[in-house]
Amino acid sequence: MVLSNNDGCIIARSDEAKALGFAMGDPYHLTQEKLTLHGVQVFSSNDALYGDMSRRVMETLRAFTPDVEIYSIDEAFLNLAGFERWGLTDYARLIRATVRRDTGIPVSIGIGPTKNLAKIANHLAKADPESGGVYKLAGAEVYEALARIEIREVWGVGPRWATWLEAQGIVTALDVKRADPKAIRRKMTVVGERWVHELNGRPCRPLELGAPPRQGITVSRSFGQTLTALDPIKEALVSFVGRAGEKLRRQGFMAGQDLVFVTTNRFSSTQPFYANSTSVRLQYHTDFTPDLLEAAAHLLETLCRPGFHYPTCGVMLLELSPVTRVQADLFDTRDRSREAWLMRALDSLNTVYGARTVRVGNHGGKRPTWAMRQAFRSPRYTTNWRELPVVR
DNA sequence: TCTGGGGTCCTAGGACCC
DNA sequence: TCTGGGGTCCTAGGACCC
Repeated sequence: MVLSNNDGCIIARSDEAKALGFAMGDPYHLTQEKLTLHGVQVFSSNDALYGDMSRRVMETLRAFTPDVEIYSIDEAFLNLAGFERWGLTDYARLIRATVRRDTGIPVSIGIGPTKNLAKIANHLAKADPESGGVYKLAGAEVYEALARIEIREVWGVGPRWATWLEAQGIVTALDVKRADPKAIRRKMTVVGERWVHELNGRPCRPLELGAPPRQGITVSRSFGQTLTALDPIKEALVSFVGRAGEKLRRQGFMAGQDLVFVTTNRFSSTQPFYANSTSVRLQYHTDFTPDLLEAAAHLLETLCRPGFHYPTCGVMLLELSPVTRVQADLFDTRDRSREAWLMRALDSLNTVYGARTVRVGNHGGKRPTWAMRQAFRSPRYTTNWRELPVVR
């Protein structure tokens, strides 16, 4: 099984772990006895490795059609219109075998006329060992297949809507297909209406080629231990803002708004839950870390109430604007080009010599008090020279 | 009995995704 | 002692514009 950041929750399970009854989101610290009993292997999350392997898989997919939408770290939608003469199922098997050969990653592929139907087909491909990892949803089979799918398993329906739908007698995906779109819309808005249409083979979710412009960049972490004093929290925030600035520049944006949030432990029985955020509109759009930092540090001071214990804080950069489209300010007297050079130097050094070699801020080299727990991390095989796999 | 018609922007809250 | 982190979309209501 794989744990969330800070070794908090269970977020991924092998089939064997699922069979033993471990659930998505179970707190790790409450399951330890059972883990030991069954000899379950546990890994801390390893974003560097997963992100790099994801990139390799996506690149492999692009060789098969130009129309690839990267939907998440482990999912993509491919437009296979025009490939029918190859036989879509055969073509999908070729894609699957190639991804396996070139990256070592096993994937399953669902084929359907809409995204929602393709997701269901994929679900069936995973569930049915006979399918060989590929399932095409077509013809009269659709009815039988949809009748086997409970709405709780369907993409786009969370626990709230599922409970409501079940109360209406809508229990399977087939019930949804037959439901009145307008009636669904009254409860589930246009999102639900589109869902009904999609299950009927009428596409409402176009393929998103080219990433849509980002709305915001967030960096937040739970600390390895609960913090009370302002200084170590600020130290953590300095580091988060530094990371947020890197993301911002890498993606070619400047931010117009800086938001900081803190929360206390919402599961605590000994102290009240306190969560708050505050934001400030920056004088100029900027990607200059010291500016982002100054604003964030000031915001933090107004947020943290004394006496509370904080396990989490974070920063969000909002009102993103592409660097090339930022409006200059007539009364801005600072030399922005020198600041840009400084950030470029910082980012290059960190690229060449490793993340956080050069940092803005004043925290030392020692392992900080807020460092994330990651007790069982696998090696970063493909992104760190010191952790390369050894063949012999 | 009767008070226009066409918009935008912002925020909070609620739902969802992996 | 310990319960993740990163996102998106939609709606209603209130305020404003000419």
